[in-house]
Amino acid sequence: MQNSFAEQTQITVSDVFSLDQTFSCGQCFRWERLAKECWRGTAFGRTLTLCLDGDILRASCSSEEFDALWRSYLDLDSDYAAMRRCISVDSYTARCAQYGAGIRILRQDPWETLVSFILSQCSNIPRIKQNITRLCSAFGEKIDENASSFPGPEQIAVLSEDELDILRCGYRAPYILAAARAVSSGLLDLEKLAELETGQLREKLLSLPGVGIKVASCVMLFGYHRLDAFPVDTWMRKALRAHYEPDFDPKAAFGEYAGLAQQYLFFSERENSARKVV
DNA sequence: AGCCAGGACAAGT
DNA sequence: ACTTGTCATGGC
Repeated sequence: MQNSFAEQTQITVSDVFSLDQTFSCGQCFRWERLAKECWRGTAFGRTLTLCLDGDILRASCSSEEFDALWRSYLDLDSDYAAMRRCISVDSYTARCAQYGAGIRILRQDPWETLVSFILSQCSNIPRIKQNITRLCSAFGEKIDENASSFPGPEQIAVLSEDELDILRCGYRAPYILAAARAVSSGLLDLEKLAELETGQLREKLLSLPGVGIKVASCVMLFGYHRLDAFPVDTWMRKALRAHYEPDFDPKAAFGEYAGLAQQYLFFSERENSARKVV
């Protein structure tokens, strides 16, 4: 399969790394599993195939593109072993961190992250993926046979609510439109938000209709790489209820990498609800 | 078949 | 400050 790549780059990764864990831990919606540790996905208007064999990562792109785009996207240069030590403040978190040690917090595009998690509210991952696939194929730019780019705010801002009916995203459609119009009009500059301190960033995101504390936290964590953001959803409530005292304050306990702890707990909770492992 | 989902929001206590 | 009903759709 590797030989069919027009271009290919090979990287040796340090520390534990897993494409399966990274792409199936609920942070992203546009990657599909081709085989064990082999995934194809779309981001930044480009498609990429990644295969991991031991500590050798093969990517279907030039080394220039990999260094310019994907190395950062995959967050390959952060010291996750050190971060895991910081958040392993109790035996349960330590176990989850070890179990999900191959997870990386992707550095995703803020706009795509914002729209994706607006769509995520009161939904489930298969349907979120379906909504996003429809959004991209209807309004994005065609990249190849079976992939389209994620449509930018200006491409969505000109649409009517009726035109978004094909997404089948229900009451979330006006939220998507409002976000697109806020960004494309310049009212909200997503690039500038990256410079804001966490509290101000949160306020800006919360100012959008359809964005509450949970969605804002996901956008901060996955779109702005604010590793202290700690999204609490139904899965997290369940995990916290099962393993911690009612007054447990995760942000205080886990500190600056609370969001990473959240991903480990979320991943374990979801994996184990399907199949008892930890 | 029916419950509820990686919620948000307004309206009611 | 908490609780509740509602929103549109579909996965399981």
